[in-house]
Amino acid sequence: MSKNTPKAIRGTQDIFGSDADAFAHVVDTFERVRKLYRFRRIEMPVFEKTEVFARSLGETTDVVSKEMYSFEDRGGDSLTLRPEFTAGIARAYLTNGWQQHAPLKVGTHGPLFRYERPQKGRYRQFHQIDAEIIGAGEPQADVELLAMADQLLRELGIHDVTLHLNTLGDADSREAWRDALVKYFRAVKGDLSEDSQERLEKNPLRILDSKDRKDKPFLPDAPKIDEFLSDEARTFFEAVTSGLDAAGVKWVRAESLVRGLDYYRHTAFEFIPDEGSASADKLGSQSTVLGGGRYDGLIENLGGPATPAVGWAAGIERLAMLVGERDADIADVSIAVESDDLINTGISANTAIRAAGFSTEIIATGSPRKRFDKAAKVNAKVLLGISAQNGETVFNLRSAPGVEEYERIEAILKKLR
RNA sequence: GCGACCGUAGCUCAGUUGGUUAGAGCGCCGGUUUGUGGUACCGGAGGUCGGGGAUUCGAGCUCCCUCGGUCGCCCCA
Repeated sequence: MSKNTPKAIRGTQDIFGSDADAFAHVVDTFERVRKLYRFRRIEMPVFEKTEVFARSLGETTDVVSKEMYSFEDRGGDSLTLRPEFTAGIARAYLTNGWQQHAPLKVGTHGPLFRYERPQKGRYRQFHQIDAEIIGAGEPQADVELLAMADQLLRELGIHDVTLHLNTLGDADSREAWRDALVKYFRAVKGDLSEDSQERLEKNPLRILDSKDRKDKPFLPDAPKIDEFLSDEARTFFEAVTSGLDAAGVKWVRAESLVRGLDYYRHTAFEFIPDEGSASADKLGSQSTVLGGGRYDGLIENLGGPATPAVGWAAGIERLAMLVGERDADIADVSIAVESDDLINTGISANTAIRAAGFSTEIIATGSPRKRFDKAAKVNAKVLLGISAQNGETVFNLRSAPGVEEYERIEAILKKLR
């Protein structure tokens, strides 16, 4: 490789082979399950006006303040490559009058962009699948959404991942809890880790899931959200949990699970690999495989009417790491043209076999004597050698015993003559 | 943004305390053999050792800078 050759941008990936197959498998499975739950497919632009994200995620969040790919276009507008799906979907809901379809269940997938330090399961261009229910304020919507996520994971063959569930309460409950946490931690501020001292100002809820040894002694006695829940919020959460039980979705209560983005209310959740499981191993420190919650405040932030909504997103790369090796694509037929005179015969055979719906690979380059060996290395059900013997064209057809494609290919070749 | 480790052929990796022309396996291309569910042998192409600078008679190896990769922190899917 010349040193002039441009390199890929940091944190982007070129996905090939079995990785690409695993990626496609995740997307295909999502699409299938999506239809099972009657979520409608939507396609969204990859960029939006910067304010769409700034207003909905909150100016002070890390995502907005230091991770967005923002730029000015030629008309002078500030645009941003989407760092997440929800804000754009909320914007589309308002600008397209999708209120008329409420409650609206939608799903999409595609690339997202965040300027972060790449590491395992984390990229600057990454991909998510996403599901949202907009305009539904009842806990059944949360249950529906979580049941879908749970089934998706099971259909992907991922069984060592568990739903961690929490409630952040309504806006008032959340504020009261937050104030109590700040008060509690401020009293011991000097003993907290540096990170947590900073979090105390910016994002006190985050202290609860700090990994720092210095913080741990203070966590068990920290105020619990349950003490601040309004009756309404409590009833809501109970309806979610009992609904999950009825749907057969396993869950555990995670009192310290919070969401980083400001717009979340009530239900918050993450699917996390069980400790010591194979999935936990494969993901390293990027443990959350699917996460989301209720964001009743977001659409108002964008200037719309008060509109309740719930949603989740899952990293396709992370899921792909968990689904393991996919079976490689097997060709139906591998064709070796063992003489240059017969290349057109090979092309005709190739066309006829493909027209009948069989996948083929044709080997007609390089040393004629080695073409059969090359064709044999293609993972194919049927192997076809085309060679000349005593001036006659010979089709040498081979397969393992009982391969049903064999006879149909043989019939196609007979018609060819 | 912070920290640790790592960059040698297309891939996986050797390369001694700094010392001739940097190697192997696989893959690729070709020849011969075999004459068919993946043969064997022989040969060939392919490297400014990530890039730049410094030290030295001499650097793949030491030092500095830089770019990239991997993993962790932060944050998050």
